[in-house]
Amino acid sequence: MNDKTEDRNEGLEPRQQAVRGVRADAQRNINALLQSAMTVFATSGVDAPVREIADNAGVGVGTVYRHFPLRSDLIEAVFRQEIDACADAAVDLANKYKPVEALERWMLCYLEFIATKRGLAAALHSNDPTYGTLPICFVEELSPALKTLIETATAADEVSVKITPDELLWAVASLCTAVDNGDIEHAKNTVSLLVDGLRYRANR
Amino acid sequence: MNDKTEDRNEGLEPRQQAVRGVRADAQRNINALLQSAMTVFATSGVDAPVREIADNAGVGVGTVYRHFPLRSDLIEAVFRQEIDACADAAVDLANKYKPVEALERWMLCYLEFIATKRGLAAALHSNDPTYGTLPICFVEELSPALKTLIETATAADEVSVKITPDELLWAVASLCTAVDNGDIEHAKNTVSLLVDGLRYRANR
DNA sequence: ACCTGAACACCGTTCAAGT
DNA sequence: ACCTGAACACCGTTCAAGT
Repeated sequence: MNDKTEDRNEGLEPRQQAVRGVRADAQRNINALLQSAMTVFATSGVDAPVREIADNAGVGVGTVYRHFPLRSDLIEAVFRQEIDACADAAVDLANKYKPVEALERWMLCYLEFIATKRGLAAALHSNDPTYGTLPICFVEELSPALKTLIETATAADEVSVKITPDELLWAVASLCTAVDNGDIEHAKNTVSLLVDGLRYRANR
Repeated sequence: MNDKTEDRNEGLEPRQQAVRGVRADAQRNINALLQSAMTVFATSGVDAPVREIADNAGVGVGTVYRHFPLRSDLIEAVFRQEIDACADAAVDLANKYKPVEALERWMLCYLEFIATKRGLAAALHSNDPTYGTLPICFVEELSPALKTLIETATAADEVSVKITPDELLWAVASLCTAVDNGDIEHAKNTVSLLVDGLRYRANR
């Protein structure tokens, strides 16, 4: 049916990725690494030692660096689906709720996503070059989704203060840095307060 | 004039601290370390290598740990004066401006303080036990000052949403974690937006 | 092509030896 | 009492040797 045999990779586990032209053993290692990273990130945070991830996957450390030169590459791959889901949620919310409410709900959704991954918020703000591409990846994918929400709310006169999607993404991610220790409810309240700030200026 | 000879320690440099009953050479090392840490923190951030601080002060690493067992002890000592100044600013602002404005200005002042110390915001949210006492120190000193500002604004009906000083301190410090990379103006705008959120709810 | 893991660099922290 | 710095543990990253 399909003349390209390389991409016959149906039946993979959810979070596994198929790459063209890689040897079968390499593909197995990639999958094992993604599986391992997912578990290790959940237990030890996204800043877990590379050796822990390698051991857990049953491969040498060099293999980790071969397939994922930057730690951000691994993080990105592990959470790609969730990032996508987050972007998709924007259109769903826009259909179900009135503009500001959709905006607020989306920001809380984004907060939930980041806040439940230990170390992710910190990684997003790290200067370490090994995390370098991570903010770009997140922002590039989510910024357009959020932009639409903001523009809709602005058009409906429910928000009038000029604010960029990037600023809001950044604010939410920042507020998540503290969640590891404290309560996620605090962060949610603060985000709601922020949205109220947007509403308030619209009214004066 | 004074029968206690130990506390005749006038003429010290600004940021130096005098401790009772320490040997003269130890006191010299403490002062050198504070001076060194101040410089190194400014250039390399508060997470700079201990060896760098020790070398810069001309002492061995062991001496750092002797006088400042936790890194937070060193950070606390270096910034004590600025923390005090921040607390004092609360009463000055309360005298000069109307309640909400004083509150907003104080938060921006606190933001400025944290945001201009590289790594400090991250340290405040770190789980590392070596930073353990740091948040407590900051919150214990600043929480009462902020509490007064909030209560005054609430009494004047300029703010009605229930919010604790700790939540606001936490929010500001969180927003600073991203400042190392980006613009401090973003953070300031967000804080203003937050205060607007407090105002808005007061009006409905 | 790909894998392994020893090796190196770097950093935090301790503690035996010295004054 | 206090200081020094070698020593140890731990972690990131590379690369020679092997398949």
